[in-house]
Amino acid sequence: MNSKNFCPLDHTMNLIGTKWKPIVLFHLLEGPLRSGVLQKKIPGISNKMFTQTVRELEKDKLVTRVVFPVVPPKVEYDLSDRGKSLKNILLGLDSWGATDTYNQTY
Amino acid sequence: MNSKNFCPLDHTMNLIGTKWKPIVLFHLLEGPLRSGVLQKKIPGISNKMFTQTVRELEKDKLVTRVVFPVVPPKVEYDLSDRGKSLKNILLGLDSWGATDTYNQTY
DNA sequence: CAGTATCCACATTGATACTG
DNA sequence: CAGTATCAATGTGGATACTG
Repeated sequence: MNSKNFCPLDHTMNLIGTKWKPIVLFHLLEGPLRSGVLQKKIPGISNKMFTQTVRELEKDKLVTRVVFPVVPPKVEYDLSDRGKSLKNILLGLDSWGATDTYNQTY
Repeated sequence: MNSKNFCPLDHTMNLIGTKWKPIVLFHLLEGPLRSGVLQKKIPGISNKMFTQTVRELEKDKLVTRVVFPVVPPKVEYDLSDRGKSLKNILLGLDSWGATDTYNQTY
């Protein structure tokens, strides 16, 4: 939609600045997860949004998607090197949220 | 809209996870700015979105808003202590965007 | 199991015009 | 200068049903 990147921070936010992307990435920090397992770790996300989110992360080369040719289908998602380079940022966002004194469910 | 904070990271994103908020906060890292000056630092933002964004940041106690009783009107925005505590995160987002090898205007 | 396809309600945003 | 009001266009997201 918007294509003007007038500062580096904006570039970062265009990649991970949505409701679900950081959460998906965060859950992959520990290692690869099977599709259904990853989705179950994220309460509240709809099937549609989950697929859409991982698809965009894949397109942006932040996660990898591996399809195993078995029955029933098995798909694993993992962080790419580029995705792994976001680790400190994701941990920072998480720890800030954890220690923020105003933390409360609005 | 969504009120489920099932992880700290989500709490953080609910506060700054929009297109304009991080950019506004970032430009205030150097110190307080007059409304018009701040807005001019952000190409592409509409008048409406600017006002809406700073209003929400103010409501969430991330920025302060000071109205000077002069003519013509003068308003200054500044980071609150809570907002300042986001400094490392904002700098992290910015430097990641600056060094990301895939950095390119899509 | 993993994912796609629709439909549709609702939220977001930009443009324009206007106020104190 | 700083901000509000309004309208219309677009985007986003959820529910449901379906496929390989």
